[in-house]
Amino acid sequence: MSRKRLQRTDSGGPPTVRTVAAMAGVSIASASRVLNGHGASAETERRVREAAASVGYVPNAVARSLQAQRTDMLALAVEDIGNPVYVAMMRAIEEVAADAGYRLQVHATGADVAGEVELLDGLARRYVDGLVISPIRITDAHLTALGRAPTPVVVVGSLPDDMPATKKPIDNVRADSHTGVGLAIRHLVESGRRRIGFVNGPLDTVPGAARRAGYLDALEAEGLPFDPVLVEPADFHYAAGRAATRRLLDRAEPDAILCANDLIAVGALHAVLSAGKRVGEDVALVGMDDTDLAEMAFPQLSSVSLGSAERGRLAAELLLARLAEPTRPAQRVTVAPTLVVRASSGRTAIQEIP
Amino acid sequence: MSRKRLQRTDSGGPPTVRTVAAMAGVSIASASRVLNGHGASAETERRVREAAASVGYVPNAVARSLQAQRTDMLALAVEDIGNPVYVAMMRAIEEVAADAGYRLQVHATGADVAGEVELLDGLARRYVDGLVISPIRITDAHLTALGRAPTPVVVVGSLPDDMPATKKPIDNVRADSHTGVGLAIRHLVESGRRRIGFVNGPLDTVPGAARRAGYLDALEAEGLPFDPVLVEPADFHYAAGRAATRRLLDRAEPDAILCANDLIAVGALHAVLSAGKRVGEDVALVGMDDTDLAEMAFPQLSSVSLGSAERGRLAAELLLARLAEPTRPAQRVTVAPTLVVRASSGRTAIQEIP
DNA sequence: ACACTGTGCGGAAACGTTTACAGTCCCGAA
DNA sequence: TTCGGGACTGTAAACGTTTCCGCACAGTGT
Repeated sequence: MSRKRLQRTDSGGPPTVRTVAAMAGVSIASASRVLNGHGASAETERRVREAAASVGYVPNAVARSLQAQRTDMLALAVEDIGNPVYVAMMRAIEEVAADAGYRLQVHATGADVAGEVELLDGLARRYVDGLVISPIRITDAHLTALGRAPTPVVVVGSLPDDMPATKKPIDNVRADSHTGVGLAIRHLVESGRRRIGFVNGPLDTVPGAARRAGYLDALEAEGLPFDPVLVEPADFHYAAGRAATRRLLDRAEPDAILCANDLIAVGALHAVLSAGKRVGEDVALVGMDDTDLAEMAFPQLSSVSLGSAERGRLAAELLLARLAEPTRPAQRVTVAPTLVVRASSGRTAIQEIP
Repeated sequence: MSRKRLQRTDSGGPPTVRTVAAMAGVSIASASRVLNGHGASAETERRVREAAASVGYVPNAVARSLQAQRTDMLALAVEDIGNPVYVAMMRAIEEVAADAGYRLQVHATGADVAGEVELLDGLARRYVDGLVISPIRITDAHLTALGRAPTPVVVVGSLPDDMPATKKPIDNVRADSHTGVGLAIRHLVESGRRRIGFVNGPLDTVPGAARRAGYLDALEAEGLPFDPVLVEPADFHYAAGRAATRRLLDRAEPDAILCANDLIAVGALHAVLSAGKRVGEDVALVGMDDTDLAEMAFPQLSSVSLGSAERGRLAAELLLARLAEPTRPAQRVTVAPTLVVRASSGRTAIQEIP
């Protein structure tokens, strides 16, 4: 005989639905139906369940995914999964995802544009059902890659208003750094500060640019002159923040410093203390992001909360909603900033535990 | 005709290898071979590549996984993916995994035993190729679940020495809290401290128990008496650490406090300062884990590094090695602790940036 | 007695790959 | 001329599910 039609026997390896079916003396279809809770006669049900239990059957998720065309997995891509802001975001996303029965995959992009684009294009491999990405810079390459992504993507961070007339709706969660900076500046001004320094991150990043614009506008709103000598560039990390602040202190005589994130602010705090000045008195300090660091610093750090956890939660929920209803119109939600005043710009040396 | 043998046409959806093959006028086998770099004639190669490019073909990873019986994905399960210790670990693991072409999936277990066991059993679903898990408590349920896990698992944290004669080798990466505590105590004693308090985490956790044992043994080694009044239980978080330290200060007169992790230590730092005492002079403070927090605290915090990042890196490497060679003998590696002395137990108020 | 409906079941297709196997073709050697 | 072998190619099986469809059978109403 030319056709050697060999009966699939699945000896060896882990039990499959076919093992269970054979043992129960029913067809694969029936076994599958029972296992998925679709109808079957009481007798069939009993035999299949018994067989499944006796061999310790566990369905293969990959095979199921192939058939169902979904993986029940989401991905998160951020520059650095160790940055407290992203940690807060990730934690919120993981929680929402897990509650909805999704697993979360994380990617550290290192702010590499090519890598981020590659990741977006990789979605076509269909290994995840959707992605939350928070690029620190958003380039045209991102936009076109977003446009061709075959899978829902939620962008955390500000997408340009003039998204290229896109077939695909991209949900967007944004912080409002601009307003947040305004809150901080007003607070400082109301506390009697006039020479308000600003240690920012790189201007070519989304948050860096937004925060600078916020600083300029807030000064104007408060009727303060803009003095370039009070502005010091850095990047978003501790060491850079500390070095930049030292330069700033040497050069100008700020009575307050706004820092573009908490890592910078902690660096600034150390620089100010090293210079022999009193934080909160000689120099008021305000950070941004209100990460755990702000509470743990000493003196505790005033900080503008941009709602990282909240943004993560929203991003995850938007993603799930879109998976449930792919054609809904693109959402854009903005999380309102709040100012948390602590000792670094206030009176009490340390706050009591509530 | 009864057999309506309908030719698979794959219209609609994303292009598959079959689309490419049809367009190139070759069989799907040839198309697949070209795309995977196995041999083909120059002409076939050209046509397939052209077809693939023209339809923008991207292979489906799920289907590939089903066939290859591997997903190129690893998982990490820790109690809280926001805890700085685990963040450092996760970052290291993600890096090693990514470099090896694996993706990383994260799970927050909330220290729930049932959840952790469920996760271990879930490995039978074959959705990941391997798992790194760091249970904060290790129960018998864990051990049996580990034994039946069909997929390699690396445990970060101390497995019992008498692992049940198991068919399956479990690799194990451990910190050496015991020695680490010893380093801290010796350092404090050498600095002239005698009444060394201890704020620990829960005793029924692996690290809590190890650190307590280390404390007792270190006192003995240094010839100091054990005074229960100097020991205060807490859990591994900031608020608990702060509250516990306040109680300790009210009750005893410690001239130094060892804290079971950095979160507790920062709480202790705030409690000491609130009590109007000088950290590093009236009371020396040492934390554990040497997370970023230690450097960012003020005064900067001495801390015993237990090598979280290093443990993560090792765990990932062990996992990859086992995937490459499933039958190798079980490895057990221990990371040596180091003490990082900073201002909270030393002289300089703040360390210069190197 | 007959048509009709509904329930349960099994065969087989489908998801998209990779690869074992067997066949075709061509070329050079005997 | 024939044969062996190498290089390519295509058919089909396999990975493990879910589900469509047709069939058998029992029960109900006329």
